[in-house]
Amino acid sequence: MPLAAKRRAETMEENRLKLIGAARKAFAASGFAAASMDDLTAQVDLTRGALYHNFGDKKGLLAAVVAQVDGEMAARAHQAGMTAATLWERLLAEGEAYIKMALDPEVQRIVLLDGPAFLGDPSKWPSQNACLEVTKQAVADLIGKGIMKPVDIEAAARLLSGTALNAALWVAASEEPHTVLPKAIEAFRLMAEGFLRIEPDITQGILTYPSPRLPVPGAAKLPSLER
Amino acid sequence: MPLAAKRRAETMEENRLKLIGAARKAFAASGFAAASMDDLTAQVDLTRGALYHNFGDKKGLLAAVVAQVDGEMAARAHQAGMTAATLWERLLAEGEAYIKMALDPEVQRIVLLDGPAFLGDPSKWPSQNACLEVTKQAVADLIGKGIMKPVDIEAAARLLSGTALNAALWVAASEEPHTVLPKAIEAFRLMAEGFLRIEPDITQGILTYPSPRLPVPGAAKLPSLER
DNA sequence: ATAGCGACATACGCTGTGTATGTGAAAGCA
DNA sequence: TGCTTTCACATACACAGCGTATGTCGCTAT
Repeated sequence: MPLAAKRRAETMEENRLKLIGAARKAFAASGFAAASMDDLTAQVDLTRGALYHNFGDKKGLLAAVVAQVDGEMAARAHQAGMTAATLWERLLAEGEAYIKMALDPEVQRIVLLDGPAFLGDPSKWPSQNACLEVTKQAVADLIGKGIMKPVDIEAAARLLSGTALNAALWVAASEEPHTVLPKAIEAFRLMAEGFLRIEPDITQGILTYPSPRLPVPGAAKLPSLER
Repeated sequence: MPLAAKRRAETMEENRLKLIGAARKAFAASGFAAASMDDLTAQVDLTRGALYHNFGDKKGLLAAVVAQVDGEMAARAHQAGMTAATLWERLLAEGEAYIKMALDPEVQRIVLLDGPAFLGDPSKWPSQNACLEVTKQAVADLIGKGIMKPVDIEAAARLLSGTALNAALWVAASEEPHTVLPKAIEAFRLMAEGFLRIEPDITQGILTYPSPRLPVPGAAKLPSLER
């Protein structure tokens, strides 16, 4: 009985995931507007019937996809932050992680372009924008410790993550992303330092370990994003 | 002959402008994807025939609209910058102008959301993104004078204008935009100050006139945006 | 064992885009 | 001025895609 009961809900969840997976690929490839639901569902041997039953409508599917990708991004950013030696470097590492993640076409099209355009402002997404929560946490810690100027947490977090993601859009659209990426990261770092209470070069001696950038122990694998 | 000859091209330009005007309203109201070309054209007593003849396809019309709005934004930002007492305050004034402009639903939906989603990265727009050019100019001046750290001009300009527009998206989506706006402007100012070579409070004495914010001579009228 | 429910498929209508063709008025030429 | 040509735009058509209403089969519960 429990086995049968599980089998039922199990295959349903399976189908949900199959649809979301197919949608990720289709949305990233063609954009949300151009993606055909018929093609989408056929690719995983289902029909639009399954889709409308599970997600309500096309935008519902987009919301589900966005939530998944956003969650993965937040996890990755958090992970990147964990490896930093200081709180401040944690914020920078998270920002840098955002920038690099947004080079992924899936993240770009789905979360940065189509998401806001079709679902509205990220802060009102059903996924609660886990991404932003991570940054908010880091900012709150930094303000609490007096490292950052006492600005509005929401404002700082929004602008920081927004700036990082915006930087990535620029990098990805540029001709040689590889040469532009470091410039974007550097500019982001400088802008972030605007929130510091004291000059960053002084900061170096006080807030960070004087040792050179320590090689970070094997960046543990996280949910896909590069599968 | 010249009168007749003018009459011909004249009405065509007239129709182009009527279509662009109707599109601005429709795109701002429903979003690019949901806007119907039939409705659009009917509102100015034309048909889709005129539209496809003038703009090629739906995206062509969007591009034309974006170019127009972007141009108006650039003019406004430039105007806002002219009133500043110092080069540095000029940059801040332009950024603040971007933030305030982006509160306009037309700017938001068309230039910030649908534009990037359907036309790709702003830097590759046919309009050349006049908006960004203004910021680049200000940044270049500031670096030239040694006020800003010698960062990549393109990077700084992209992140600054991107941050400003992103801040506006947040403000507009918030519950009480009026209380959030100053927070956004303040956070933007701080981040911009990250590009300064010296501390901003020191800057106050050196780079700006000590006099209080001088009242600016009647902000000359610029192309619509608020009609 | 059977009635009920639920997950998904099938079938239909409608809206909207893009294109191919038609038309009337301005423009060129004598 | 009278004719032809051109061109801006309208009309007509083909087709794809979304959403919904209805059908069906298998699981679940009593």
